[in-house]
Amino acid sequence: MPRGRPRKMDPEDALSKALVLFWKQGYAGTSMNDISAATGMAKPGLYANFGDKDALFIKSLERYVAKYGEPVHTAFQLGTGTFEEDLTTYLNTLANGMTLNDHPHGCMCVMASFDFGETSDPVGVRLAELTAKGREALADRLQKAVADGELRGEADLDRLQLFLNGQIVAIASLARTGAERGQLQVIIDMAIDSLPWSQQQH
Amino acid sequence: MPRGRPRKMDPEDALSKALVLFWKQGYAGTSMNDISAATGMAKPGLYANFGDKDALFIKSLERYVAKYGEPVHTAFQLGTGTFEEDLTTYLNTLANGMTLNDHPHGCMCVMASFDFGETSDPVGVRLAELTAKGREALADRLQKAVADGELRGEADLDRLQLFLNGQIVAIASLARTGAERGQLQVIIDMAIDSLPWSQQQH
DNA sequence: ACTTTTTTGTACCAATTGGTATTTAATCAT
DNA sequence: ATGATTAAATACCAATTGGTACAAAAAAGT
Repeated sequence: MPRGRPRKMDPEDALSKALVLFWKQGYAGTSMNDISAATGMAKPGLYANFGDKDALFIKSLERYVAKYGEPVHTAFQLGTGTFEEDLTTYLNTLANGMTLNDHPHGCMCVMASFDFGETSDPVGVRLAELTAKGREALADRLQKAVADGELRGEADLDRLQLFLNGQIVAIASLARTGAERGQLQVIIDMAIDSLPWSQQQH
Repeated sequence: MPRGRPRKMDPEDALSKALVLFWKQGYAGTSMNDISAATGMAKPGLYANFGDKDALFIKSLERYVAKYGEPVHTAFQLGTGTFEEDLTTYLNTLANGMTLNDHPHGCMCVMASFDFGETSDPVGVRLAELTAKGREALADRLQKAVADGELRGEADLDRLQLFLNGQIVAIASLARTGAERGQLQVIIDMAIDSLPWSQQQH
């Protein structure tokens, strides 16, 4: 249908492959030549479709979040069962995704935050926006749990959010460095056990 | 005393500065030119004193562990007080060191494990050796705590070790990405609270 | 058949990468 | 003073970095 020479490489497919490379090797460890070789798209094509390396990295992050983060976060945020069920599903789903063998282990956002966490350049800013949504989902679901009487009334939600966010970061980091799925399960189980459940619930 | 031209730059000082650069920017993000500029030691001097980039990175890791890790780990491993006291001191000392403002935040080993965790090249091998000691210290102190009756007898030490190691990784990762000291304290307090203390101890 | 339009592919750019050969400078021993 | 010895400094190397100009190719419209 379009007018000119047909594209042999779907930019969406190329972005998926670029994403995986960045995920595996990090920003500094991945060159545009690497990406060109992995995607089969020559460098001028990469720059025409995605912009410079920073823009491509940001697009990769956005795609990563949309594909691997957003669905899990929003499912948890909405909440279909008890808080204990939802949280268990949430953490297990995250841990599963981070140890799957058909893509790199760990979380690309956690990795990227190591490189761009405290910087104020466009990548760091966008990354902060993208990761904020996950914490919002956690905060919302926690609030609902207290409203539903599943957590003890005196529970400090800010503290619980920080703690659980820490567990997720731990899971991501350990998965990245080769931890077995079973080791992540220990953290999940102990973290859930340690929450201030109301008496009748747990 | 030595025979030839006096060195203007103490290699130990240069290594300290290289360490900080690697700590701040990571392996791939730090060039030998960066290090040369930061240390004031020209590149031939760096290569003569430390070998190639990998060797310099390994020496930086070793120095990092010797300076910031080993003392804290062994103090904890030996244990001077109750397990709760020692663990509290241990985690607080780690969190303090990782949020100090006179050097980069977070743990250089955790960062390096992101880059070399699953690789089998010399850097990855050495890193695995260096980080193993910290886990050993934790395992030893946990074992002593059970022997002393401070943790409930049915406690699964392997699980506790994995969990606490996860908390340390979380603290390191969050510190790296700019978390405040107080946010780390929440994780420390909740983690300690969640341990299976024997009744009379806690 | 011949433009137009769009995308490819090759070749290239200046700058930087990890790493080194070589010269020069500064000390000690004689 | 003169070598010997050690380190510093400059300059350089091939390879790779992020990024681009430009020509060839492949389709649609006329």
